[in-house]
Amino acid sequence: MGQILLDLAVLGLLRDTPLHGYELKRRLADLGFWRVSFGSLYPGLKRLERQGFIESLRDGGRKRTYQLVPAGQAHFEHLLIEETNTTEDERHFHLRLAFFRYLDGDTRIKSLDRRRNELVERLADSRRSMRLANGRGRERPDRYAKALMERGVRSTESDIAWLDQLIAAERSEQASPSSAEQSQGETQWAK
Amino acid sequence: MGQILLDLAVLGLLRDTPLHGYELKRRLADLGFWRVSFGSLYPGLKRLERQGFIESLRDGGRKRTYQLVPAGQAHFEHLLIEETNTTEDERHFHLRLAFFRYLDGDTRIKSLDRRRNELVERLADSRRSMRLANGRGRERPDRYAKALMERGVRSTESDIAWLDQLIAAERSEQASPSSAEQSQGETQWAK
DNA sequence: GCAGCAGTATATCGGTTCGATATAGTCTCG
DNA sequence: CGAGACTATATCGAACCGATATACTGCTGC
Repeated sequence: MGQILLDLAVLGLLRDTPLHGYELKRRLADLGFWRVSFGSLYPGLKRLERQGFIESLRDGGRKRTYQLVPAGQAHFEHLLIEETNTTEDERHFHLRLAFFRYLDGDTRIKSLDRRRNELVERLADSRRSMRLANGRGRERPDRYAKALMERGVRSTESDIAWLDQLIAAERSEQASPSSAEQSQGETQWAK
Repeated sequence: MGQILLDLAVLGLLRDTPLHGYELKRRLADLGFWRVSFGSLYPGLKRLERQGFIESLRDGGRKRTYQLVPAGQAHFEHLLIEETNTTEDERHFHLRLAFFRYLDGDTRIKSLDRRRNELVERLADSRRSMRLANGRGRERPDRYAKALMERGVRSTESDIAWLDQLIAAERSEQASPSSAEQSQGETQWAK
């Protein structure tokens, strides 16, 4: 699981502009999905350089600037559309969303659709195992176990509804590509 | 971060009954929060034994049965009520909930309250950084970045509301401890 | 002008985690 | 009885993480 997240995030951030490791860490934190430690970041950057996806160069002092090379951009795009199961780790999917601007509309919709299918399947699983747990006689789940299961179901339902909105918005923009990018979500589902 | 989750889950499961490693892995998976691999589980069990929290004994073949010892039970209870920040990793909090039956009402409410405060704080942070991102002129966030932020806010809000229900239910049971354990959540917020 | 402190920046270490894989015993059913 | 699925434990290499070491820069106040 691990390094896919790191690779995707680092390559995605470097796609726009070269950065120092330190600044990279700050922006990684700003993305908000997970907190990378230096113990992961610097070895990870070394690995990415070894793999030929990025280049680093010292500028004067001990600072190092990292920048994407073409092979890295290709790898980034691969990671962005790759068909891995993202149900297990929603951070993976959310990170993709954060870089969705680099994908065309069709690919976006395909990706959103696939995620939706995964969630629908998960929802069915959850409901099934809830019925099972409540059904069998001896030792039914306690109040908190039940609350936890119900929360899971509700949050999956709400994620599916969210995806439906994203898909609809994407479709409607594809139909009339003139309407502005930035005013899309504001009225549609403001608090 | 890491081994707290494993320790809490393993000790919690062993609290009820001794188990084999394999069965432990299955029940860990049933909890649904994360999937432990053998490469984590067996070394982890070794560590817990080294630390004096569990004991293992071979039964005939190559099977090993792991059981809790008193020091382990004490450690489990410590992990269950310890005041760590659970905002960063919600699996930690949910795992606690799964073992809430081992805590008394007051401790439960304290724990739920603390979690609620953390979420309220996070909510304020999210809203603040959203305003910031929308406010500053150059390069406003794209549609998906915005959707992501809004989803975060809504899901935190809904988690807070959920906690409010759990707290209310706990309080009402403390007031009238006669009413049954198992019929609590069913009518209150069934689909 | 320089002492002190906060922030920038890179690096490494030990312990831990994970996915893959090896190995072998058991159960089932045709 | 033998093939295939499942139970069960173990280990390897690569990666990850938290803590910590190191050192430079910039600024603030006296």
